[in-house]
Amino acid sequence: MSTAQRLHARTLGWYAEHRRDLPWRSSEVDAWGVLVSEVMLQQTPVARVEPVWRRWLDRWPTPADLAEASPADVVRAWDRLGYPRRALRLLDCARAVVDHHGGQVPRDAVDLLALPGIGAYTAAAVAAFAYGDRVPVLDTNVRRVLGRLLGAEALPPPTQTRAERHRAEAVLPEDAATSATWNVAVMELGALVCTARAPRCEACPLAADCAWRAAGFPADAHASRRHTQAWHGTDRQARGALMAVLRAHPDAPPPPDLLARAWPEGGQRDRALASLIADGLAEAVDGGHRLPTHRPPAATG
DNA sequence: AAAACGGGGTT
DNA sequence: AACCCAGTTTT
Repeated sequence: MSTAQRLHARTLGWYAEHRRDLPWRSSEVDAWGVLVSEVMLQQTPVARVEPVWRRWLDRWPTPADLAEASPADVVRAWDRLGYPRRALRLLDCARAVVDHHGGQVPRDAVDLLALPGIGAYTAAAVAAFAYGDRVPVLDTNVRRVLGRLLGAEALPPPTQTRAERHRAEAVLPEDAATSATWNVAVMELGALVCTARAPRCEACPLAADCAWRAAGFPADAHASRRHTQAWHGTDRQARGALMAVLRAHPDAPPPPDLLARAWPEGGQRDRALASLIADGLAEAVDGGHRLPTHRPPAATG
């Protein structure tokens, strides 16, 4: 048995025993359900996505259903998942699937990448998880696992490299069905065992093969180039505070003082509201601001 | 290549 | 108080 085959067997065996029963992994879930889950999971942890995903698909089971929704309803249903522009991109995505693909989520990589809010990761995830295609899926978990296992690195570099993509392709099982399970298994291993902070190597099926472990767990070589984003007092915090007020008043504008109470500094509040309007997340009306009741068609480019 | 973009649980 | 999370888009 080759090294690659041993890695595959051990990882798939571990996954069969330890995998979480996440709702979007059910065979009942179609490609649209998978796509919605992947967009929600962009930078948002599984635990917070799960209840929102269930409500979302219960309300809008198909792209055609979502395509008819108002942006105010969509942003409100997005709740506090964060990065609410994703909610509007998902609405645009539903419209594009209806308008350009007959209401069916496309399978081709070029078509998927052309959809709003779908980048390299999500396109690969939909192709692999929804359609069972043989494509490398390179999310933050997989990058970390492969970086440790094959590159002896504590953490992957800040931006994805060609070497990482080559490495992911090199270890991908030949068989399509096996490759699809491999992708989700490595991702799950990164989420549950090979974690960023405190990896549980004693529980890892690949510990004996791990280059990082063999090298004595060298420190993160890219630490100096990682900068933690400030949060308190930023425009992002201001936008979030204002959006929370707008979500609580989906139809009518909130009483004027509520926005001021949510973000007292007037200059920054005005700038934040202007940026929300520019993003299509808010609209100015007679009595102040509210969630947008209408969204213009996205530019198709 | 770097910055902008939320929010909350965990350490 | 940092760190981290199934990233994408814009500059």
